[in-house]
Amino acid sequence: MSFASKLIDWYSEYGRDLPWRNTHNPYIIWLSEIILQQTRVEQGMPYFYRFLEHYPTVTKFAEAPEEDILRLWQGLGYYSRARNMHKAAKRVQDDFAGYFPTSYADVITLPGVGEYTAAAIASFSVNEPKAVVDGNVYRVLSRYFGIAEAINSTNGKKQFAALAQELLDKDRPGIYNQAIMDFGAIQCKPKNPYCETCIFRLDCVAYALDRVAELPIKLKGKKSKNRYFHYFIVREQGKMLMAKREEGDVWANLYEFPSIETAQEVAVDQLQDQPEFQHYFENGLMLTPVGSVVKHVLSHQNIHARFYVVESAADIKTTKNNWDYFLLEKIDKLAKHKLIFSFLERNEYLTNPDF
DNA sequence: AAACCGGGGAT
DNA sequence: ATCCCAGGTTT
Repeated sequence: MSFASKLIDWYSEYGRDLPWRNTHNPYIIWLSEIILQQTRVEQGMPYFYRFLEHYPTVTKFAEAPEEDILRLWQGLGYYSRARNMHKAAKRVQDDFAGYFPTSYADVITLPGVGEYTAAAIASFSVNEPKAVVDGNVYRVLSRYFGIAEAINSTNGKKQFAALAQELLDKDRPGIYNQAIMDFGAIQCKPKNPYCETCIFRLDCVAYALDRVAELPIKLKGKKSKNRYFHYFIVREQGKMLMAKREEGDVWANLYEFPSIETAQEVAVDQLQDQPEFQHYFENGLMLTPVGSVVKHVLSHQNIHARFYVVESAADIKTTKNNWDYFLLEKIDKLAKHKLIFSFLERNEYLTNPDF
């Protein structure tokens, strides 16, 4: 029996019953695939239901304000996915008359859709024979064939893509693609895979050579950098000062408290000596630290955040910045990043008008 | 080719 | 502390 047939048989017995698998609707499949990029199924699941409920069609998605979409996305990370989804939905509305495309060639032209997602949508919706190559596929193939080529090198990616396409079951591409990903997620896991009960136990090169734990091989990336953020909580007449982040850095377009960044850790009593601080604030503000340093770890940077309550709001140069006062109820509606809304959740008194 | 872009869970 | 998750875009 072929590699593909064994995999599909395994899938029919052990595969997961996931909500986006009970449809051929390319819009619903697209929704699930974008959400699941670099995201665990369990983490993405509630967001999938949330988006489908708010936007049952791509037309509804296209008509929504970006603010609403970002707010629904709040906490999921990689926020460019949400911004790209909105652009993609508008393109479907304009260039495809509101009918979500299903061909690989059409779908890959949409922002936020790369080779993996285009193959997933085309194969799941209309069985176009395009092999998906995601983290699961790299792992299964590198182990089964004993391929030591790095999965994040240009050469390695090309090799694995060609091999995946060759192995694809051309008569059942949709089910095959789901099968190999589920197999990687459930059986051929990154750590402690279930080799003893594996259907490929006798064929797997890595298992025969006792090299399962070493594969796949991945080149190490750059180390994370440390950044030091100082957030200022400014309340004035039932409103709070908020700032929208610019593009070109983390958390683009998301709201947070006004802040400055310093190159190093700075003591509270020296903060007002920083040039950045003096650029935005008058000297002599009364700063009351709230809590201690919050470490927020991202994939490529460690953020050390401090929060200060500013007692006298009058002297702040808000007109020179993109800072605005928002009613406390309105702040709840703003799309914020995790560091900010988890702070607000921990300090509900800050948003309580009765405070 | 390498850097950038989040947040969370498993080990 | 490290890895990795149904990756994609920009430089």
